[in-house]
Amino acid sequence: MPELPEVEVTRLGVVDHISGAKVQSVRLGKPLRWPLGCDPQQLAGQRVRGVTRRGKYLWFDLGEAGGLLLHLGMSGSLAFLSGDSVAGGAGIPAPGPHDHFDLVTSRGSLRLHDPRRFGAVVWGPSKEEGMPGRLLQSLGVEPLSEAFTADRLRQGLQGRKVSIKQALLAGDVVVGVGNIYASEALFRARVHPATAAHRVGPQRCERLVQHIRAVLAQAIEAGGSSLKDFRNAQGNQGHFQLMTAVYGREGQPCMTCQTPIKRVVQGQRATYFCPRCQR
DNA sequence: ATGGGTACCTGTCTGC
DNA sequence: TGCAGACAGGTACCCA
Repeated sequence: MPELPEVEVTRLGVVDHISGAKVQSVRLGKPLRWPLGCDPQQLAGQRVRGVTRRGKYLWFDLGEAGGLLLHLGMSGSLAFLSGDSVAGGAGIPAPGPHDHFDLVTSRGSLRLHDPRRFGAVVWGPSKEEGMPGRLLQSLGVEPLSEAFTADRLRQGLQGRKVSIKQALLAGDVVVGVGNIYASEALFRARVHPATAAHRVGPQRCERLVQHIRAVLAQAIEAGGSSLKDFRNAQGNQGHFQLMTAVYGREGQPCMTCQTPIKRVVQGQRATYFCPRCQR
């Protein structure tokens, strides 16, 4: 489900609620992608210091007690449930069949809902060590940071024979660009998705940087987007649905030139593009 | 090092 | 209506 914008919207939705809250207990549902990696008891009594994002991961800082690295996978969403967020102040609702993790705190419960269970919550002594360290170490540059430049992108694409679409998705050059925004950014930058990554030159790198930034920032500003059922941390649907130019629009006329949008499969993932605008 | 394929799991939609 | 099959926003890992 979530690409960088949805993860950032999720972070923004929970950070003020959870920061400073004291952990009371941890509830685990069905197994997620990896085990928690610590005794849940050891987290009790710790205070959440803050929540930061790296790519599509969220790091919940527990100070001396390390922290929790969370990934939403394909179908995950987070909610912060306080007693009075429920009608009548009746308390926190019982977890449903797809609620697989609760961080119960003094202020309410941080709950992960994840039907497909590709998501994960893993503990580490810091985000540089243990399992979190392993997961974060090979990530590429943050697309919304100053460090994401055309030169940097070009350098990352050097020697890569895979398609530019697959290289963007791989996450070791630039993070956070998922299947939808990859198609959208390539369309906006007028780059054909099957172009070999190493053949994308300086000008197209420049346009890609600009449009990857723009499409991600726009989606965050809009409160996240979703094609299906993305919920932010308040349980609201993103008030804005991303108006995709190409994603999911096979056969529909390109908004620029009216040519029918094509769908192809690259690395087992669907890619949508305009065969005329993107070369 | 790179790249291709597989695996994880469940819900929803499509076509017969 | 029922059912099989395809497909879905992600990414680690195995093997060539």
